[in-house]
Amino acid sequence: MLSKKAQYAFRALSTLVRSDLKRRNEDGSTSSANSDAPTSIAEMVKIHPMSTKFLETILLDLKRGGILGSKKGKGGGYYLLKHPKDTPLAQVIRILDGPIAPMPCVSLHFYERCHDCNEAICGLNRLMSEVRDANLAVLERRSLADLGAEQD
Amino acid sequence: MLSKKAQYAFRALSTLVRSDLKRRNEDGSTSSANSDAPTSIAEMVKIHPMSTKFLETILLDLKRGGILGSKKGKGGGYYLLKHPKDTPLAQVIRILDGPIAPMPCVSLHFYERCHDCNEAICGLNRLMSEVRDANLAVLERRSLADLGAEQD
DNA sequence: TCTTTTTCCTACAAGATTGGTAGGAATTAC
DNA sequence: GTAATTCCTACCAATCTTGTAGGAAAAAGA
Repeated sequence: MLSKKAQYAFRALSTLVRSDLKRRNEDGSTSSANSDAPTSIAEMVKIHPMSTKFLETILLDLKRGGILGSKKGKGGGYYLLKHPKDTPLAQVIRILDGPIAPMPCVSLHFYERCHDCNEAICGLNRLMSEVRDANLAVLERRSLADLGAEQD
Repeated sequence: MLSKKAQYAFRALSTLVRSDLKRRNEDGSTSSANSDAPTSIAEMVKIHPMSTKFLETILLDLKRGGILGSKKGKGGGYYLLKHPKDTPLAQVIRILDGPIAPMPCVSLHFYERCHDCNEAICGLNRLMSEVRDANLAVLERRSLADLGAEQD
């Protein structure tokens, strides 16, 4: 299961995506980031109610993770660094929850050897690799753009 | 990620599967359970080293979950209640770890409404349903039989 | 320059979960 | 009766989760 952190992150990101797409429509600009009209935490919380302070730490994580940019001070806030379609859901989950794979020994980004098992012939390893691939087929293909369309 | 419980469960189950398939080969019987030759916890731990007491609680869970039968006393142990191919991996995971779905609001067996979201139009709900389905496509199709073939 | 509004940073903390351990009761085979 | 097994409940330490607290730093505008 996704942590609350990841779930809140997606809600907040959906707000940023809508803001981003709206601006792109108005500007006709296709690639630059939305740094001129950042969205503040307060605005995000107004749309998707949650703890302001908790969201703050989540957005910091997303910033350190390379998904968001920010602008300090009055009129400041957060904005997407890339076009929504260029940030896969997998990236968000890895930043906030870590591995997507069901076991460390089949993880691409957080690999750890499992100590008493020969991976080459381990049935579990092979099966869990299948699960991982099935997950990634969705999570790497789907992006923030798929989040933004219609929602509460 | 799968819990240690689920990982240990799969290891122990792989031992039971091999024992089960071996007996079926010898007997030629195709459906009845392996209740005449149960495998003890001690034997399982000998093959896949782990805490005996911890495995005990895991096997109890699997028994309560309807996957295993047991026989008490000297010569006792555990055995599969059904043919390995008739126990999907999903069932094991649900017993030990709970929901397979990434969010409660898209879970088939552990559904919980998410309170401030209209599921019909929620983008996250739709995406996470896709993830769930991708997972289940593997975990409901793959069974204990796929675990037994070759392994350490 | 002062005030307000924002992000940024670190530390803390209560509660839940995880990964076990302890100790014995019940049952069965011999 | 004895040894070997499952069954049951309670407990426990460590970690993770889900936040909260309190301010520092930066930027905008008057």
